Amino acid sequence: MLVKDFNLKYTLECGQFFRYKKLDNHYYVQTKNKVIKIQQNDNQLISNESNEFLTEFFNLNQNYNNIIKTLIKHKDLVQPVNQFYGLRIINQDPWECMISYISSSARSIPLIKQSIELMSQNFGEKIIFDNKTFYTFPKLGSLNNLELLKQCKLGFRADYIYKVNSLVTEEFLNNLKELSYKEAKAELMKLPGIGPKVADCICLFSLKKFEAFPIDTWINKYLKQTNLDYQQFHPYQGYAQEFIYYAQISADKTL
DNA sequence: ATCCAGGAATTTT
DNA sequence: AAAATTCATGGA
Repeated sequence: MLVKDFNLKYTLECGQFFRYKKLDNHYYVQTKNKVIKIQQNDNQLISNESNEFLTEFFNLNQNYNNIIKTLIKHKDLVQPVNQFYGLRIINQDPWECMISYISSSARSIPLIKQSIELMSQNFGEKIIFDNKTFYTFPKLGSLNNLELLKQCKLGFRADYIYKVNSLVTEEFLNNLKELSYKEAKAELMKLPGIGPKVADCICLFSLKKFEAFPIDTWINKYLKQTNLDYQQFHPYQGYAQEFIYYAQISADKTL
């Protein structure tokens, strides 16, 4: 399908999403029971998935120009936006997003990916796609074995996940989408292992609450240095965060 | 060996 | 209300 204002690499690799692998010249992206094989050549998106699904998953129906216009009103955002133009926020499954970000606390991205992969192997279903083996993300309610969770190298986060798995229902997750950003965040923070930062990630990456602005150690450092008032990017604070965050970790890697 | 990593919960000032 | 401590584990 033809796309504009979209960059697959930036979107997948900016740190918002964990379930993808790059093999040969394309990405294998996993969500729910799907394996999506996908690559981008200029404005062409080539994939085994339907256009409808990709449009929803990558939020391609969002007016990108409006977002960018809002961000570059502040000069600090001009460079990051130019560097990573085409980055979109992925519309993740709320359950997968929740468990992923509970397991993310105080850890680096490779370790987060490893734990998610181990949980999928231990609690998910095996599927063969393209002659390769994949495991689906554990379904809501299935993460009910604490001993097995502890084997997923989650550390103290295993207890949080075990509890959240028994507390959360489909109705709870569906209801979050109906709530305002503030209400949804407050509901999420009632759950063990979910504080302000993780709640914001779930709001932004799976509930389309684009006002959410997750503040981790990187962003916190940046805010202190620049005195940036991120509320000026309303209602796209979340996009501002992603551009700043990606620019920060990229700059760090090149040092 | 020592420290800390995209935090949160608990305890202590 | 803010600041320090603890929580497992892997990696630098």
